[in-house]
Amino acid sequence: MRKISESTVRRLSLYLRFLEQFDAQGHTTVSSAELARRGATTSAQVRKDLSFFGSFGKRGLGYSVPELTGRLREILGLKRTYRVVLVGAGRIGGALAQYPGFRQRGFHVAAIYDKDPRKIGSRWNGLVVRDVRHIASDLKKEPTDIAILVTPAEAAQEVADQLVQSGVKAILNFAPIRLAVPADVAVKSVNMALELETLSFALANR
Amino acid sequence: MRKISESTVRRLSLYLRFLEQFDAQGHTTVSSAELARRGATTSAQVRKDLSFFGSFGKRGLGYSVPELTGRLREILGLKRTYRVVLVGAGRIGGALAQYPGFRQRGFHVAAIYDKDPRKIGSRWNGLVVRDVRHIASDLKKEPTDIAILVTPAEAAQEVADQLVQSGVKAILNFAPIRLAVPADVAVKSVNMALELETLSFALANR
DNA sequence: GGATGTGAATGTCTTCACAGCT
DNA sequence: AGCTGTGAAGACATTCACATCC
Repeated sequence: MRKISESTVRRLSLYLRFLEQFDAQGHTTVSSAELARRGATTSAQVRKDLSFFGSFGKRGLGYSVPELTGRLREILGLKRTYRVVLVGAGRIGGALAQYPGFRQRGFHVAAIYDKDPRKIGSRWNGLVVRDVRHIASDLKKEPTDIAILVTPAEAAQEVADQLVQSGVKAILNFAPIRLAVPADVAVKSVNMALELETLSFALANR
Repeated sequence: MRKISESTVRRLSLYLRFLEQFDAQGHTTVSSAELARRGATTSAQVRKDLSFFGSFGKRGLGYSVPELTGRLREILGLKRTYRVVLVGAGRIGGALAQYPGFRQRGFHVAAIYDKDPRKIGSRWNGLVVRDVRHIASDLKKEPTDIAILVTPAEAAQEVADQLVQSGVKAILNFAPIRLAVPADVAVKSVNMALELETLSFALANR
């Protein structure tokens, strides 16, 4: 498949959300212009984004809401659910473990791990925090594609190595460090402080 | 000033982190190639990013670590501290309020607000959650540039309007909705579920 | 000699504009 | 007539490559 840009993928996710909203409002059909308005982009951008994957619309009419919804879920790999493990039972980790937005979209946080004996055994929303040493053996029994990494920077690479070793193919990384992983493992890093810095840049440069 | 791209700003933030690490290791000078290696980019990219703001290096030598650190902090608007208010005392809001990474970089979460009477009055790390109705009068007394918005989608726009009304010039938005704000207000949206979807896309398209 | 700073070249993404289908 | 799908054009970002200076 042609290389699809990160920005296109992000927009596709947005379109999917908008389609669900249009569906809830009873629309059965939607035009690229309507999706564009909703997503602060242009109708040409919407059509181009979709065109990488096929032609899903009808000229003169627009797109069928249910059909395009299905296509996008397929493209984005959302026709299945994902077992997700989370490593790092700190405040952010705990909050993410219970974040309803994940489950709604088919991402099931099935286990939480930590290294700290004081946290091991505690409960987060029904999930017992397990010792990080059990990751490898647990994942052998329960293969898992996605991990969320919320450890301190120092521990992150070591944990990532174990996850990769255990067959994890995608990591959402909140540790402020660039992870080294094999080419077939997808990593997406999120850094909250950095997001705030883009704002302070905007404030300082006006 | 020339228009600076989002990606350039993000890389500048990264360079600043790397510089702090180089400094901690006792390096007094650093080359674009070293910064590039650390940030998985190219030396030309580093030089280009910096060149938008001036020439800070010495040919044949590289950049002075303390000088470039200072310049970047200036460019990114980090020579001052920021008073930050947070709206939404849920699990994510509470975790963010205590996130040490913010304060380390000069972002002081000075107040938390919520609408829910059960949360108002509770404490998060020493901060008492206040009624969201007090935002306008509080911010009149204590002008604040940055807000972090962690409310449900339904409440986000209304709160954003109040924040803007009260003089807030930058919003870090975790609500899954596109905020409408005046052109002089900077908004940066973070959507965790969307980040996971870029990973499921990667898994599905291999 | 060694590394910066920067025009020029290349590559990527977005927008235009219109032929073609419903 | 209306809206899609898509080559072509344009805008933007990255990389190259080299003159310039320490």
